Amino acid sequence: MALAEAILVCLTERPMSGYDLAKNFDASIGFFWRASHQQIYRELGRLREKGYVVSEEVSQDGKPNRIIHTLTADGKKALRAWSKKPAKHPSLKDDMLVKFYALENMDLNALKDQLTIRMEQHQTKLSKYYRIKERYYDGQNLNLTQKGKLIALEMGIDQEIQTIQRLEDAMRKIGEL
Amino acid sequence: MALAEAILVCLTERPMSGYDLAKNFDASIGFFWRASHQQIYRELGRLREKGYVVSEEVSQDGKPNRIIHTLTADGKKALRAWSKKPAKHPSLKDDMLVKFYALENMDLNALKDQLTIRMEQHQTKLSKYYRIKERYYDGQNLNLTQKGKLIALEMGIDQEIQTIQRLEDAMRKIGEL
DNA sequence: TAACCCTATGCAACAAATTGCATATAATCA
DNA sequence: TGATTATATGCAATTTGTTGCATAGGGTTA
Repeated sequence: MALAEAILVCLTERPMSGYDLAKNFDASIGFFWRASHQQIYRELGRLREKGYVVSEEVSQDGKPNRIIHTLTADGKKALRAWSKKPAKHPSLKDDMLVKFYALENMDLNALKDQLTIRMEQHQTKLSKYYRIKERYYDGQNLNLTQKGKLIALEMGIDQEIQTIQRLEDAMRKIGEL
Repeated sequence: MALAEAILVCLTERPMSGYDLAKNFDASIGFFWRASHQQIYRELGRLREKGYVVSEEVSQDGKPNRIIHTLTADGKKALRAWSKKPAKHPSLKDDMLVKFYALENMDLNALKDQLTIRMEQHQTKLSKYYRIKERYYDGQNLNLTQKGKLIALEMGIDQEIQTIQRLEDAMRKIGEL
């Protein structure tokens, strides 16, 4: 399970609350790994039990208390150990491809609408990636951390571009049926 | 949950046992939706309860009895209804991208090895796709069912080619660090 | 002023997926 | 002859993911 590791990765940047992590999982690392706040809070409990993070309550006035989680030496070690274990390949489950596969039993017009919606979603994501790249990673003097994130981001960008192309292709093909 | 639908899709071709379905999920439809035999048997139970399939035990000599599942009219209706519902986009969880994102805390050599392994896996898959395409879908007179499967297959082919390219890119980039 | 969103945490129930185990027969390979 | 592979089905336990709800103060909008 890489949710644990994704959280640890976030905490290498700086100590964070569960809420901060949840927001991170809506952006940055969330481009590569999705998780809801409920999952994150549950996982943080486990990480604390294992001693990979330590948690400290901080009171704020007006707002509810925050619980700030900090990565421990053990947590960092666990992260490095994880980096040596083979990455399992992504699960590959796609409704849409199943629908193409079963084209004969599908409603073609509905499918075209779904294709359009999906293209728009990928386009939106792509624009977001471009904005982030320009804003944060367009300089010359990037350190290793930034270079890694840039590689991930550029893989994301290429993936979106290619996905949109494939969807356009598919749209054309079912138009020609 | 589209496992139910993926099973129904398989059963549009012909009545099958759970074992047959499990094998299908190791090939053909399994390219777009993965499932273990345990999942399939459990799901078949639910589909039977809903009346989407009927199941009939067939004795064989020597081998254990097979339970053959046949799609019902209700099942076919459910499939068509599903085709109109928006496809949710794939979950997008990738260990490898998380590892790039966290490059600073990773073991670079281990990561390169993992990249290589993954490239080989995608290459294997691509070859398999090409063989299937040549063998089953290379003729001129394809019916709608076949055309749908060909579209799915070609999307799979493009996806693999592009994934391999991206991995090569990433490999080059971490080599230049 | 009421309705809604943001911050902040978390429980509980359920659904889905994974892992490990169990059973039973037949054919094939070393 | 013993080991492995293939056929065929399934339970149980655990982990992971989703959905709904609860609490609670503060700001913003209609």
